[in-house]
Amino acid sequence: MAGPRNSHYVEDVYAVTQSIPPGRITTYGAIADFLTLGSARMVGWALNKVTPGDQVPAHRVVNRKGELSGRTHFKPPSAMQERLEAEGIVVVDDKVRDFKELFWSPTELLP
DNA sequence: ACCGTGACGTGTC
DNA sequence: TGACACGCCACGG
Repeated sequence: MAGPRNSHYVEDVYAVTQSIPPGRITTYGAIADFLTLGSARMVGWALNKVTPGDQVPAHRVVNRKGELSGRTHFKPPSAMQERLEAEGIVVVDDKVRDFKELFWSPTELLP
């Protein structure tokens, strides 16, 4: 089903990301599934365009293993880990500890 | 239009 | 586990 690709998917990715509670994290794939984008890469692509003024907590999005795969795109690169730690999340070797317990699913937005 | 490039993920070996 | 191939899809050259 599929419907044509939502032409506003970038805004949707921002909206979902802004819904992630502080101290929690989700994945590129979870957001892609929720928005039926068909490709998790599109989530990373969209988040790559985030600017500070957008107020989008992109640091709360990690890959399926809980790794900070997007860290190199922050300024400075250490900012992603620092922001997570500021929210109480422990990062070890570029990976979120207790990833499974801290995972937040966008489906929680549904009624 | 073709091709390479990714903040990705699943399946297989 | 871990490496790798492959599918995915928007974008730029």
